Amino acid sequence: MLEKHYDPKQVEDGKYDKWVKGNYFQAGLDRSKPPFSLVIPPPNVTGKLHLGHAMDTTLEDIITRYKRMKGFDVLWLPGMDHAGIATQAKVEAKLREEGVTRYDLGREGFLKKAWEWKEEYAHTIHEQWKKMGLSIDYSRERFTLDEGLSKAVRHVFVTLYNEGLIYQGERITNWDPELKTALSNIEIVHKDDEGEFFYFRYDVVGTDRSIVVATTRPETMFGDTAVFVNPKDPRYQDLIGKKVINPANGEELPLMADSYVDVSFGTGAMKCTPAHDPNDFNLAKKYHFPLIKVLDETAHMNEKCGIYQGMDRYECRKALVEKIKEEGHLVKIEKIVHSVGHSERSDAVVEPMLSKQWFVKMKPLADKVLERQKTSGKVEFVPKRFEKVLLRWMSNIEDWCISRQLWWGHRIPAYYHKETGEVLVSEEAPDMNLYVQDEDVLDTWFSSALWPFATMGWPNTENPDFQRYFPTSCLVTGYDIIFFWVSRMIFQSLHFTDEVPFKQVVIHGLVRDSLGRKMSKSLGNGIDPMDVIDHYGVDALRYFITTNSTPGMDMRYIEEKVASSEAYLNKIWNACRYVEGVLGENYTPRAIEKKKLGTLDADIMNRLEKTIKKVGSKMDSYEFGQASSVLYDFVYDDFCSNYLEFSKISLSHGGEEAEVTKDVLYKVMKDIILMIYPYTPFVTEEMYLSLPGHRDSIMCEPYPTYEKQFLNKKASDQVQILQSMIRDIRNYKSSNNIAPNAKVRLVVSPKEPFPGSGEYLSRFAFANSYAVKKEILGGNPFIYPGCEMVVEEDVDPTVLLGRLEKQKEVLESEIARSTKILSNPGFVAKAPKEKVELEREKLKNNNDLLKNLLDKIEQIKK
RNA sequence: GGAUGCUUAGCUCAGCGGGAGAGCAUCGCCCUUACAAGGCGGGGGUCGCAGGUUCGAACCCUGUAGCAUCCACCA
Repeated sequence: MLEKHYDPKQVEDGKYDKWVKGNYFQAGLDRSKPPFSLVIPPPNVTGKLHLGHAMDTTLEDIITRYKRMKGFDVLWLPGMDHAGIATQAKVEAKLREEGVTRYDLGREGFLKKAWEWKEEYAHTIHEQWKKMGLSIDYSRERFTLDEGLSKAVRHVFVTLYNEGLIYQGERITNWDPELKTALSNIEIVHKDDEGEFFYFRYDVVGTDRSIVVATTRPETMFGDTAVFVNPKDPRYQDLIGKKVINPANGEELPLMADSYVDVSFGTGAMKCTPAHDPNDFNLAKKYHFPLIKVLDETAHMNEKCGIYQGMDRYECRKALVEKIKEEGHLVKIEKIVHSVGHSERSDAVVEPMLSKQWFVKMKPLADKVLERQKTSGKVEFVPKRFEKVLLRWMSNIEDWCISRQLWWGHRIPAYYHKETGEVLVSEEAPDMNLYVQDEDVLDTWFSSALWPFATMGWPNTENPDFQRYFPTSCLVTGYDIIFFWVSRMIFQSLHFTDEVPFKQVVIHGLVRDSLGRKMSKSLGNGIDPMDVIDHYGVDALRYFITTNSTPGMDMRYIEEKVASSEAYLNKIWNACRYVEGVLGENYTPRAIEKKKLGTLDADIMNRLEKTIKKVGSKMDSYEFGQASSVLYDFVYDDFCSNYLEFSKISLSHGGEEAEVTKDVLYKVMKDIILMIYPYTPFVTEEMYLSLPGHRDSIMCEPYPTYEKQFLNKKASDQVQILQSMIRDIRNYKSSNNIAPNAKVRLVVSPKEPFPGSGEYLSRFAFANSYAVKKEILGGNPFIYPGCEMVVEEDVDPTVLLGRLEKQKEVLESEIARSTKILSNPGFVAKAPKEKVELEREKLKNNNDLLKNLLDKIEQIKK
């Protein structure tokens, strides 16, 4: 027997272990079923899971559990990501607290620490997955650094290299001076920072003239190789070709002309620093300038900078500007707000800097994606609009810098001959007496990009999982990693398997705090899902987080809504408790027989079928908010507020009528539980097990099916009249200061909505006597389609007339509306027939109602 | 500079071509034997603004304002 109150803790206890032990999460046990597959977006082993993970994985779990019920053999493959930079930064930070650097430990020693870290956080993540109730297949769990994935990574690298799609080159890359590694373009976060725009006067050699050049990064002036103006700029025509003096170090620089320079920006004169600016780098290539690096890997000034050597870049900037000012070459300093690149991980200001890195040539790979998206074999985005995000990015893509100067990650399978320096790229290591391996590791996304197929045994295409479950059916992820992950999986998958990695990608938004701000450590506004679970239970959290937003839209974490989710579950819990009590221990479920149903039974069955159909279609299109809201209305209004209450009467009659009611209560209750189960597996399992005739687990049950035979509009129309009567009386009492449970006498004429409805009226409207008469006089009349009801209370005729007049006004305005629409020739001619018919019917009914009402008013006036 | 999204009840949000909805908050009445973490009944919105399409627009189109996010540029 269920407890009086739903207690999440008691309900959740032990269930997950039971499911795991029962192999309910394992794929491939019944291969006669059609396959359905998805992979988890592998969480980083950097820390605890947050609400975003909770939402993402719950959505996947809902899909997984739903598809299982629908008869699919579902594989939901779990795993974690080594998260190169992020994890290494965390491990280094921890070491720093212990007073150790990674260099103290050496590569081997450091990696040992990193693996220890990984084990610790993998354990935490496992605990959290368990708490969340994720129905993942543990027998297939993977890690991006495990042997299988590492092999796939090497294979991909070597293949792309041999195809000329991976190359090594000296380029300007984004350098994170804190983490001391190169970054890819999308790992840079641009922020509008306040900065200074320094205007310096450069003397022109051999003249008494000078030219003013503006810069935001004076410290890079030691690496300048020229000053450029636009060839059409009238201000500088006579100076082009002359030399100017670099005020930083007194060296002579050529003053040159190139159309790249924007005449209207700054002073129209620009310094060229090839080793520290991508545009200057391009200019330098054109004019064969030397590339002079002036910063080291920690953004300190190097030997090219004279007395400034060893200074931090900002220290140097300050000192240098001071010096130039003293020498009279500073014209002005302008405060500006400009966009500055920061490292996504360390937040350090990124230094564009020349370095030798490995790149993926993106154009050919991106083109394949663009081509595929024009065909029916494309990746379908849900919601559709996110496809544009991908396409635009793919159309303007730049080469991907994949090497990172880190230790934690897949080491690049490139080897250099110790003597000749010749490069060897190979999946297997060569004789290490002759070769040394490249020190760098790959961008963490390089391996994540292979996740959907490398986890299934690829490059061994004979692997049974790969054959059965790839391409995967869908992927669920946030819009914030479309570039990082989704796009890269697509192009790698297309290139290597000629298949899309997933047929559909379901994009969700971010979880924000209650004020709409992004949750972040610095704001301290993060919510730990585990705390929420402690307070409200995991089912309430899951329900809230997957039903309170629209696909692709951000949502706010509102604690009251979690509470109200729990209250809803408590509502269902208690309904189930009631049903359980009614059925008793000896009840044996029977199939519903249509011909045995009373009007109220037929009505709830009608509504149930409509609900099953609607909910199913919303589930299929991943509109979980809408699915849950359809179900909510059914549960609250149709079932709990009406049928469940009404059932008390038929049950009291006993006999076959009561037995049929039990059958219907059982059927509806069970279907409700099954429909909400994918959202809230724990509480529904508990309720399911409390019902008679249950199997070992709710996970053995198929999804409710829509049965047309139970559609019955007539029954629902009749019950609706009954509901109106009850509501009218309740409302009547409320507005006349009559206690809700005060008894009133009722007369219905000329016939009741359906046989036996009087008993319901008596009980739910608290009538102490009830009669059906051909004709009635006096009292408080209420008019319905096909019948009239009178509350036989003594009443002030003026008050009564007022009420009836009000009713009349409502009816008249309804009639006016219908008449207006129907007298519009366009409507009658062009609107769908059903609409027109419906409107005509309404008009007729309302006219009848009005006629009766007017008669009533006349009678009373007499 | 380009793109996308949002603007609906006091708050948070659904709905996205045929009569304005939910949760919370609010007001009134009820400890009625599933549920007081409840029940019943109510109040509250010219759906940002302006045009247009349509028989019909919160919903489609155009423009416009505000907010948010993403991309690009910034010597």
